[in-house]
Amino acid sequence: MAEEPKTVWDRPERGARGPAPERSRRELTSAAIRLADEGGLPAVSMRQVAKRLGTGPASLYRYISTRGDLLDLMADAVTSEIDLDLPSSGDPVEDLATLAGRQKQVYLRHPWLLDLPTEPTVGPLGMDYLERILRALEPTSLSRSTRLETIGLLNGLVTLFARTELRRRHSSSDPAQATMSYLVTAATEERHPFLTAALSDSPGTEAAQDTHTLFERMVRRVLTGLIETP
Amino acid sequence: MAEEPKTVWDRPERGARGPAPERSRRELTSAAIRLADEGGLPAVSMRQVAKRLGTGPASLYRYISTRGDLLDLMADAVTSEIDLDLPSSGDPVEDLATLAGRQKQVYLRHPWLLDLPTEPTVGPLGMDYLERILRALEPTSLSRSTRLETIGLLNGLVTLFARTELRRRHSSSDPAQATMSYLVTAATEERHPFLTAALSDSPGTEAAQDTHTLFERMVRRVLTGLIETP
DNA sequence: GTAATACTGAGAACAGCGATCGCAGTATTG
DNA sequence: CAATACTGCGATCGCTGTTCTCAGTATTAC
Repeated sequence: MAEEPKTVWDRPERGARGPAPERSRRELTSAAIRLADEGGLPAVSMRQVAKRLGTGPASLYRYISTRGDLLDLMADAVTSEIDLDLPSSGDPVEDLATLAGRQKQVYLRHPWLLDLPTEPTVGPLGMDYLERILRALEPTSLSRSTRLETIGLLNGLVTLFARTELRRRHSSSDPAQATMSYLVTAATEERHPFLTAALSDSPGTEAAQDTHTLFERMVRRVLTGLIETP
Repeated sequence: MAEEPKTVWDRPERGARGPAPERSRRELTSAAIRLADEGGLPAVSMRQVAKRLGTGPASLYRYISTRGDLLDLMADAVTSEIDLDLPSSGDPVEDLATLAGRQKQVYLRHPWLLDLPTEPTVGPLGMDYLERILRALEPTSLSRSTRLETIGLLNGLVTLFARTELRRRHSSSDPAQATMSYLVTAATEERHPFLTAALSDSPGTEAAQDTHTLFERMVRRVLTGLIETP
């Protein structure tokens, strides 16, 4: 009943018999990441990656068995950018908030992470990150399963705030801007009084809450809520 | 400097001159939704939709100008499934929690909503939903811009929990299952002690927190946190 | 030392995708 | 009744991920 391996990391990078491969998963991955940083996820096509490496699309399938594999590799690779060292404060909330903040920075640096089809498969480096978070959660009295769910929630908050932060960053070329202009014209005074009121304020005039501050506040609040109440 | 309209709803459904269209945006939309409910977002291709309607792919472009338009229409259409009537409790937190819960149900009924490329453009029905939430937020002292951000946060929480709820629902055919089995084999005792410990518990054995309860708790906590502190 | 084996690289090709063009047909306008 | 502005849609373009196939090469076994 042994099934074939499902993740990239279950499959060996290369066999032992034939000629040495001219490239490596690492090279594919970094080329793909560079492409994604420049042109977003759509730029990461087999042909584009192959061109970057000076080879043909078919050759890539010697290293990975599907495009999804490549995306998994990319997601795991950038996880290494998260610095896992932190002063052992002993306060889980503080530690987790710090780690989450660093993770958010990675998302800001690689916005395509937000466009990944599904939550990416956890790879070796993601495992180290997971491990670090679980260590930070150790002083708590949370059940093991709840800890995993807490991590999921934390992750979700990170992506959530990363998304709004990115949206605000270049709100000029934002596709949401189209929605906004549509809303302004389509919201009728009598049918949508509150909406028209909310839209009437020129955005940014009113001191908009600093997103990162809000993020830290939210993370701490959620975490303390989760940790202190059983 | 007037630019051409950006959203579907800015474009007229049909002109006044020629023969009456044999189909309507409504028909396209419901056909697409049915396809998505059955086979997920990938099943919603121009060709498939066209086949459903007994026509050719090219014909669809008489009603919409891009596939994205269709997705926008779909997202807006299912918004109508959210019941906006609720006993005017006057308590913003309670009202919002109820509305968010109903929105989550819609996500559970149409899982493809979670796979939509970007946050969908708000359409007419989405506007009604927005309006309703803003009305619920009226008693608060939040600034107008903060209200919009609160809605974004609330939306994010909904998608977050909908995602985990769906994941748990059919955890058998879950792609994350592959990750799990990989994690179990790859987590080494000395390098990932906490991870191996967390994974050693058979999932579900320990009374897993009811997700919906956790959702309601989280929503209330976040909302009170946002509303009570300026 | 040679034959068998197991691998690598890559050109060609396939099915499916979103989208466009151009043309025949039709209802409305002036 | 002609001019106009629309609709339906077959053909087609360029793109995508992926597979087939086969020549070439390094390793292993005898």
